[in-house]
Amino acid sequence: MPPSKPSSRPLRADARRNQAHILEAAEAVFDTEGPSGSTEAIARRAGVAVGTVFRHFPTKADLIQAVFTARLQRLTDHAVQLQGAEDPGEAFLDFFLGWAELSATKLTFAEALIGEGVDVRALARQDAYLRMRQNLLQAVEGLLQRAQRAGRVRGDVGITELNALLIGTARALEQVRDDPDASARTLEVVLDGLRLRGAPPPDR
Amino acid sequence: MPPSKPSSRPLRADARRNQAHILEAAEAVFDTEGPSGSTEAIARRAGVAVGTVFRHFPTKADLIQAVFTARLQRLTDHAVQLQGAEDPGEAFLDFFLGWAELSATKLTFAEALIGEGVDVRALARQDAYLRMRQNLLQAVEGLLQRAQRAGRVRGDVGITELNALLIGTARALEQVRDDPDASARTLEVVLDGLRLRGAPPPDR
Amino acid sequence: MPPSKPSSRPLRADARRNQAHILEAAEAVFDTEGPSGSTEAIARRAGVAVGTVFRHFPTKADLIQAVFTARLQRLTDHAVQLQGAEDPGEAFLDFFLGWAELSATKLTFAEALIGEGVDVRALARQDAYLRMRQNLLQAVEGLLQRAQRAGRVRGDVGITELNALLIGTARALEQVRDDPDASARTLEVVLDGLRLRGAPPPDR
Amino acid sequence: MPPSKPSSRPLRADARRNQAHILEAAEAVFDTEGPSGSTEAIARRAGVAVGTVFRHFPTKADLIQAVFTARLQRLTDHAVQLQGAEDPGEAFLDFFLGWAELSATKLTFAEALIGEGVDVRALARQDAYLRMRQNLLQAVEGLLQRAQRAGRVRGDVGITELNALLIGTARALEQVRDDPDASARTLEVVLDGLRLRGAPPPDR
DNA sequence: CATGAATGAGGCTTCATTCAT
DNA sequence: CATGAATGAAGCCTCATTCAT
Repeated sequence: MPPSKPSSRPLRADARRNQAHILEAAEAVFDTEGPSGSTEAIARRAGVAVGTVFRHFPTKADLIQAVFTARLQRLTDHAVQLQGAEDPGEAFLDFFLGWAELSATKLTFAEALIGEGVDVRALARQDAYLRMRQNLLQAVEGLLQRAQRAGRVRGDVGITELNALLIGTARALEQVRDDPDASARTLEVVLDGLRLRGAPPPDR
Repeated sequence: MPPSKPSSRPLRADARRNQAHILEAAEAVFDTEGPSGSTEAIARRAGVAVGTVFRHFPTKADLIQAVFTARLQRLTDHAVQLQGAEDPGEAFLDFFLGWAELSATKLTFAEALIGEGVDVRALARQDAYLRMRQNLLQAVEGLLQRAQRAGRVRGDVGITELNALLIGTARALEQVRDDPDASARTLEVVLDGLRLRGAPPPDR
Repeated sequence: MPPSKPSSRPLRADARRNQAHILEAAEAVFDTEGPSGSTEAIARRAGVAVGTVFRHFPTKADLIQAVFTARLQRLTDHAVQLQGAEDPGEAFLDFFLGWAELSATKLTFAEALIGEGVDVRALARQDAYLRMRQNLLQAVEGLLQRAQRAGRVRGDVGITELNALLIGTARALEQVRDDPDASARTLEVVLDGLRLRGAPPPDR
Repeated sequence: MPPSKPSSRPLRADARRNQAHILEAAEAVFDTEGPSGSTEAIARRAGVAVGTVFRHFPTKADLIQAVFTARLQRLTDHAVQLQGAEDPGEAFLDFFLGWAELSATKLTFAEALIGEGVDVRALARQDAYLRMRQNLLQAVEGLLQRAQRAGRVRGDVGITELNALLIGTARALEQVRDDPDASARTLEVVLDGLRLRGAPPPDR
């Protein structure tokens, strides 16, 4: 996901490999230390020099954005893939759990950027992010509406509320990370509020 | 709340005033800029010199802790004061909303510390925090159990789950901060899951 | 010459001493290595830590500006002090030589800033510089006009041309720095062009 | 003009073309941004990759040197071509103006090197430059002596002083770049000092 | 030969913390 | 006790130079 020059020739094999390593390293470091994790640490973890990190992501904000964009992409893929599932309620539940699982321990894009003192440059580059977010929301909305039509989810929640609830639930589950029973009960409350009773405890 | 010298002589009047100013300033700055707000900024806002900040809070972690301890204290006070309310369901709801309101936009203790790279020293000093947290949990548990006995809250959630839900809800409400309707609907889902139906939208 | 807070309380004794050291060190380093001389080198030479340099001059551009402002101040002082001299021609010559001597090897303000990639902030702070420059020009104009009225300097050069000539001469003398005779002859040409014959060779 | 491999096989056509492009690009970039203009920028402007720049000029200092050598060569050519002019005074004046014009806005070799932190290696490689400089000086000396014999230039300036004056004049004219009248008057003073009265203002 | 990715030293700047005044 | 100057590690970023492709 190189931020600039969107349509230059494809990266050399090694460059692509490095880019992936950097992204993984950044994800790991940001998850551990928050967005204040240092570029140096990321480079070290990715097995490259700092300069390489900056060649791929000219700014720390770019790197943060890339990490979150990648995460959004994964969620979008999941949503799309569940699009054709048989049981709409099951599909919706599945996605809800997946998001909660994924987001646990992780930070939100906005939060990360706030922590970085976003500047104009960063904002200018964000339409990639906005588009991605749009994609995700559309895919999720599909799942939501099918589940609502099937009577499995209450009708008065829209994509906005769902989004908020997903993020909040992820945060709630963080708090009980090492108590699977509490985790299940906590999740149960939310699902119940959505009329999605009988959720199985997340298996981990 | 300087962690060292647990029972030194009481502070001089001006010193006590300074300490209060610093705490307020720190709360304001951390809320605005996150835990990476600079000590200098806090000192400036408190109308003192950096040295003074460090005399009262030997470490930035100490200051962060003090801010959160103060916040916990306020919550505890609220819980205790609701202890004797007539309607247990109402009391519980009241507290729930108060917490959500308070936490919105604010950062969690853990989060703040993570952002600061907590070290062992910091952890060792946290028993003041742990004690306070204990107090809060007890007070809240009181509210919860009364509400449960009154049949207003489902019986399978304990203080652990409640804590998680409160934090998560605060985070969820952050996401819809400027849409009062969505905010109400989001809150409704959670309260509904807790069997606390019919909550009025938070008035702001 | 602290750039910000123009009228705060006077600096502590040690701070003032350090500021002077830093300024001297900066002057020396910039003279040797041009404006790309590193802050670290300046700090080392001044016997302080980098942080101290930045406390006094928040930006490298500020430091460069301070160095040049100090230089302009010295020139202005010289011009003012020659204001009351008996022989206007002698006074003018004296000043001319002083400037040439001083400027030799040195860089111009503009040049230095160009080399630094001046930004808006820097420009905003430059009125101090502009005022100083104005002072200098006025003082020099006084010297020039007296010398012209005394018939010692040709009438068709104004302050603008003089300024250009002074800077150019300084640069010319740089080229023959280690050949006093050539230096004298070079200077002679310019003075002669100004009708200021018979200049003694600069004594160094 | 790569300093190493003095007599290697002649360059391939494309290589020679690249070399020329790089040289032009370097000249343009250095003129715009000073010697701190980046190699990358030069490569971009030349339409090649950085690697190519370094193949032709193993060091940035080499590139700077090449740029200035090229400039000297042009001056030398000019001097040689004026060698046979009818009016020695006119020829000399012509050359003087040409140099001043050329040098205006541009940086001197020494200056550029200073800005780069020249090291011993660089100095060791400079004989190409020294030879060229020698050529130029000889050509100019020819012009000078003819003009002196024709009584158009004072006899006590030699090539050394002339060199200094030329550089200084270029610098002086820079200061009045956008005021043609002041420019003419400034130049007049110098030419007058050389006994080269009545010079026409440079036509630009 | 050209390309452009990788390297890593070095530059500027911030900021928690210490300590002389 | 308060002040605010000094310290210096650490962060982000640039760029000359090297080297695999």
